[in-house]
This record gives sequence, structure tokens and C-alpha cells, in this order.
Amino acid sequence: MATPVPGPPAHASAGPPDATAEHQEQFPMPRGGTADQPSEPIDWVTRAADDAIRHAGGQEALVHGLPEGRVVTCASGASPSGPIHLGNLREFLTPHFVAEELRRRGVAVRHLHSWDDFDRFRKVPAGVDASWAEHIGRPLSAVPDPWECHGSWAEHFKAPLREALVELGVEMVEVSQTEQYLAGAYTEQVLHAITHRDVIEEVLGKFRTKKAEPAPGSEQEAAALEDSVVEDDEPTAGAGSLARFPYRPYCRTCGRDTVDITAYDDESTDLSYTCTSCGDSHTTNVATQHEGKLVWKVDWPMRWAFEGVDFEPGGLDHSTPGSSYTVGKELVPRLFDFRAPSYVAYAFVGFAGMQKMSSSAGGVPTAADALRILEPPILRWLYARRQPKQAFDIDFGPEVVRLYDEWDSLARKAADPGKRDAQVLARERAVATSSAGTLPSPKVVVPFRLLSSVADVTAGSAELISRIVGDVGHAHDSVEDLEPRLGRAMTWMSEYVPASERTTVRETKDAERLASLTEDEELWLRQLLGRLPDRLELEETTALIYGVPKLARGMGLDDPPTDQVKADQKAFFGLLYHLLVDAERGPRLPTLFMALGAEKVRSLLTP
RNA sequence: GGGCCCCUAGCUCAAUGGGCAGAGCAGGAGACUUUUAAUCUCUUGGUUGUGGGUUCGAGUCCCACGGGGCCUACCA
Repeated sequence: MATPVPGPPAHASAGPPDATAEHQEQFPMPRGGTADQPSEPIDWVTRAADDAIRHAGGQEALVHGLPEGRVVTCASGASPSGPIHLGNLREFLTPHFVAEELRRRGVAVRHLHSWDDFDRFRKVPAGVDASWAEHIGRPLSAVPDPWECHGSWAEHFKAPLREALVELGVEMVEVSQTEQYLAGAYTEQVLHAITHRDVIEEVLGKFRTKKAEPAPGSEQEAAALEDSVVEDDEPTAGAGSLARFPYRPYCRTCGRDTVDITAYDDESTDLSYTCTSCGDSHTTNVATQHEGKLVWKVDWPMRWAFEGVDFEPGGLDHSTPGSSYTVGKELVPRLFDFRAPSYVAYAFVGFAGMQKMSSSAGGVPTAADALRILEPPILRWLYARRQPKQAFDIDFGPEVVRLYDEWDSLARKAADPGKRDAQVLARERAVATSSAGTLPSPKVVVPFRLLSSVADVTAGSAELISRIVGDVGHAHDSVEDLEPRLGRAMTWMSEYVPASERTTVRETKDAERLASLTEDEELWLRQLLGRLPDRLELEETTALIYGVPKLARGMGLDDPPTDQVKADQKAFFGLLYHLLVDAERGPRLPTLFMALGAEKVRSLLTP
């Protein structure tokens, strides 16, 4: 394992360089046991990784390591039914961080991602031609791509996420449920589930109503109150009922899952159905023909067992009683003789500060959108620093500046090994991965605030921004040294900062104002323009701008200002802002001059 | 009906398997001819929603209550 992450700060605790087993030692002993050693920080990732190991090999494994050859599986799953947004990204990053933590401990691990592309297409989202309603009920992998750039609906939404994940340094093994089911990979499990459908029904039934309580007397009262519930109890009563059959085929004629199962023969495994869409009836053999899938609540636990999943997160909506994880957890040992993976439920990610919606289809921003304004490590950091259960918002508005500031100041803190705590640990998790190494970050760190505000006045030339930033005291060799931050600052300024907040340089001079200058004002401008060189240098320009009011009072450029001069400066600056950017204040004047160039300044200030 | 999260300084939030309650902004004082949110230094500000409990010790764990938010209700 090539570990790019700095080890523990204390030289003594760096760990035995040899023994592989001893190496796992970081778990149970109370931290900081020996006197004044700084203790190893712990966060949710550490704990989830411990749980994953425990699932794989018990408490024993945590202390002595897993048996040779045992690979820990961290899993994720997602349905490519629409743009994979920043909320869904948690599904990918949560197991990713856990897998990385395990790698860093030297544990063999894989991040397995299942694409639920064999799920049915549910509804036609806004913006897609209504004719796509025809495809409702078909697998996502069989629905054509309305934008015609990918092979299917599913692929259309997988592709951009894949690209974003590469940028984020997330490496995973992808599995397509369509391929798996169609290839019959799960057939054995499917048959097993069908055979034991009474167990499934029993478990699902437990969560159906609250009247599972043993007291029969009160049950009638409850039933009276919940009349709506009573109705559908009837047809499903029998264990052999087909209404809740755990397997559902896609219609052989029209490809939709809108089928009523009419018969199933446990001996032959022949399944007969009638499609309510096209009206055709068919018989499929579950053992030999692979035309359908398990229902979701059975499908998920089946995959845990099939893939040997040790850790998998789930959205909070999967964690509520009666929903998939709770049901699956109970189902999987009884049906597939497997213990449910260790699990964390993650909360939702919200968005804020967006005047404009993202360009990507649905409206909710995606990882790709976020990566246009956030450096990859920062996006990772947002997900690493919060416990999964904690909901948070990603803000595309003014908070972006604060976020960068916070990140930069964390970097300063991280430079001091004595301050290694959970926050620094979160940063370490964000900054590098085992397969991608250190993720892109600027060689020369310039505050995002500065980059964006210079981008604001220069209207978009990276070279010019680079020069000004250099002049202002952030020495660097080339534009490249400022990337990937500079480009993001430019994008942010032009796409997420409302026009009203931006600096708008006047197109043409304010002739009216220039015609009504006071005597002082006229003198100031004359002095300024008279001495303004064609090629501006920051220091000179600064001295000149501040010095003009001094000259006007017969002083030298470098003389210390008097109170009068200070008052004049204030008035002078106000005039300049008005004439240049039609505002009372604005970016620092010397910077603004540099950004505009002598010619432009001259044209706006000359009566 | 069930579940989860949250309530900490005026505001936005930290405090990540109990161990001296902390930042940023705002406020106050000072410095500064350099208005990128100017910057720098110093500083005020807390009975951690309420009431109990466990503990040597609770923002943190348990129970109840109040308030806010999210999810879910027999479908995949």
C-alpha cells in the first residue's frame, strides 16, 4: 500500500515497521496510552472501517487481522434514473472513504458499485418528450436516450458521474444489474427466494401494519379505525398467493414489467403472466430463462449475500422501519444465510445559494456542477468531515468564498503535526486517495476571494488575472500554478454571482459627470492622467493614486498625508469609482487600474 | 401512526466511542496615507431548549416534555 497520508506525528508511535499483523494494532487500546503522545484521532470513517472488519472477521479480526486472502467488500448502489446529484454522491463517497481507510491499514478491500439499471423506468421527467411515457415499466437500460448521446437512458446518467468520480479519485468496480440478471448470475438465489416466498411474506408482513401486536381484543378497535388497511388483506392471505410474488418478469412482448402473474409451478419453475399493457400472455421459466428480477426489498439483501458485502451505506429513507434495509437485515439471514452488512444511514444533502439552476437536465446540481466551482479535495471534504447522519447544504452562492477560506486555514493547521485532530484527519481523507494519489490542488494557493474579485474586473482573461495576482504579492511562475482554483473562481464569478453583485466597468464615459467637475476634481484628474504611464506597474500606480491629492495641495508623492489630504483621498476615490464602475465603492483602485489598463482608464476619465 | 436529525454567544455553526464550551461574523477599544468582505492587535459576550436520571465528571449517554426540520406508511 502506497500511503500518501502522513503518519502519526510522534516519531515513537510510527508503529513497528515490520510485522504485518502487529500493524493492525491501532484499534482498541486507549489512545495516548503512554504519557504525552498525541492520540490518533477517530472519526466516523474509522468506526465504520472497524465495523466492516468486524463483519468480515469478527472482533478477532480487528485485533489480529483478517485471514489471508479475505477481501473486504464496501458496496454502494444507485439507480441511474436521472441525474446523479450531490445527495446521491454520498452513496458513492461513504463506502469510498471507508475503503480508503481500510487500504491505509493494509487491508485488502474492494469498492463494489451496483448500478440498478434493471429497475423500471418510472416516470418521464420534465423536459423529456411526453412520448417517452411509452417506456414506463421497461428497464432503465432498455429505454433509449432522449438526448441521443448514449446507448440508453441508464448510460446517459452513468457517464457524467463516472467522469466526476475520476476527478474525485474514486475508484470502484462497477456491476450492472441488467447484465447480471440477464446472464442468469443470480438464478440460484432467485429460485431460492421464490421457493421460500413464505418467509419473505412473513417478514414483509410484520412491517405492514401495527396490528401485529398479540392482543386480539384491541385489534378489532384498531381495525375499525383503519378500514383502508383491511381491504387488501384479503387477497394476500394465502401463502401461495401470487400477488406478492418476489420475482417479476419483464413482458416478453413489450418489455414492460406491467404483468399480472397468473401461475407458478414450483416443480417446473414455469411462471405464467399476462401483461396489462399489451395484453399478451407468456410463460417464462425462471431457472432457464432470465427475463426478470427480484423485487427491490429482496433484491438488495440477495446481493449482500451474493457479493459478500461487509459494509454498505443507505439513505435515511432506506433506514426507516419497514423499508428496505430493515427488511433486508431480517431477510438475509433467514433466506440466504448471511449477516447483513455493517451499515450507516446517511442524511440528505441540500443546496443553497443558487440563483441559476444548473445546466444539467434535472435542476438539482450534480457532482460535475460542483466540481466546476470547487476543487476536488474540497468537495470530498464536505462529505468526509460530517458524520453521515448529519444533513448539510452545499452552497453555490457567497458561502463558497467562506468555504475556501476555511479550507485554506485548515491547510495551515494541518501543517503543524502537533495539531493533528479529527478535522485534520478529515482533510487527509479529502486530499488524496490510494489509487489517484494527491488530487489536483493549486501549487500556489491564492485566496479564492482575491481570484474571483480580480476575475470580476478583468472580465475573464486568465493571463491578466495571473499577472495582477502576481503583482499583488502572490508570486507564481505561470497561470498553471494557480489552477485548478483560478478556473473555478472565474466560473463561479460569471455563473453564480448575480450581476448586481459584480463590478460592471462603464462602457462609455459619464460625460455628464465629467462636465460638472468641481475645481478640485478637475485638478485631480488632470494630475492623474498627466502622470499615468501607458504601462502600469502596481507600486507606481498605487503611489500615484494615493498621491494625486497630495500633488494638488503642493506636496510630494511620498509626503505623509495630512488630515486634509485624507479627506481629499476619500472624495477622489469616490469620484474614480463613480467614473470607472458606476458605484460608490469597488475593488481596490490600483488593482482595478491594472485590470482595466491605462488606455481604458484614460478614456473613462477624460472629459 | 412510526422513525431519524436538530435546539450551544446577537447571527451562522464547531466541540467525531463522556474529560477545562470554541471559531467566524456582528458589537466594543486601538493601529493604519494602501476600501480585494480593507487589514492587523486586543476585547465584550454562555445556567448548551425544559425537567429528571446515570457518572468522580454530561453539550456529549438514558428517560420525559416543548419547539423546528426531514423521511416513511404495507410500491419497486
